[in-house]
Amino acid sequence: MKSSLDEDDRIWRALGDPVRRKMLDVLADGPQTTGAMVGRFEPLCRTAVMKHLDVLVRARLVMVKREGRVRWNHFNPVPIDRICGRWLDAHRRRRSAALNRLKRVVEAPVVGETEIAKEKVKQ
Amino acid sequence: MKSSLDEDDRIWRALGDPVRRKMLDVLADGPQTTGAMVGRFEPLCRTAVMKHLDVLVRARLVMVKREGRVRWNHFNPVPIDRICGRWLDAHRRRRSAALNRLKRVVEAPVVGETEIAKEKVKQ
DNA sequence: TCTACGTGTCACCATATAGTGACATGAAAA
DNA sequence: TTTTCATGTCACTATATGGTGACACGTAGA
Repeated sequence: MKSSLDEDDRIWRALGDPVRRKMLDVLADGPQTTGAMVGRFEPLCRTAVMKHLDVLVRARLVMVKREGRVRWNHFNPVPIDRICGRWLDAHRRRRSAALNRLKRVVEAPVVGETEIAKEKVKQ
Repeated sequence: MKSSLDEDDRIWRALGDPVRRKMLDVLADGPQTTGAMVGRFEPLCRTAVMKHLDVLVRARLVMVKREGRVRWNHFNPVPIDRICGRWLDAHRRRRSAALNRLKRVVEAPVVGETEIAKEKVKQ
């Protein structure tokens, strides 16, 4: 089912940005109006905050309820649970084998990351 | 500790790309040489595959072991477990409250996503 | 030795994304 | 009604990212 994969993709990509993860942390403590979110995420401008919220809405990580001219943003924990659960389940069986292989490898010095990788890790 | 946050950030961002998630799936079944990975991810060019691998190495999701002129890429499941576990733990307490609030909201029609969101969800 | 091959790196392009200011809309309050 | 305010949308810029081809390097094998 392609739409489901796209849905997962939207969720992962939404979680890829630290600002959006912080937004979910805030919303997890309780729903917030868009204006309140703007206030919490200075110095970002309102449009930037709304774009991030839109990405979260597209991923169904945030549900919107309008009340007059105010918009309430609600955190929806279901997609995260699904994603994390699916990933952990998928790797649970392979995890021990992978760890054993890794242990054997790590005993020998693990080097050979590309220069790009070394450099960026330093920063 | 800032470095830890940066580390988490690298992990989330690495997982944000579907190609890289697929790569982890492949590597979870067993280590692969870079060349073998290139073969598995056609029609991507070698450089693209190596860039993705570099991102995964930076996030410590892939460990590298060199053997002569061959490079073996090993999947490291630890960071994913840590990340997913932390999120699930952090949200576990708030989850039930958030779900209850959501249920109340969802009873009323949930509308009001921006046009951008509606449009992109359609696609 | 010389050759072939796997890998590392560089320069470059196209697109996606984060961010901003300005303007439009619609509901609440004066 | 008029004004105010929260929100929605648009046009635009700058940077990050994914992707490619070409070249360099070092090791294994002929």
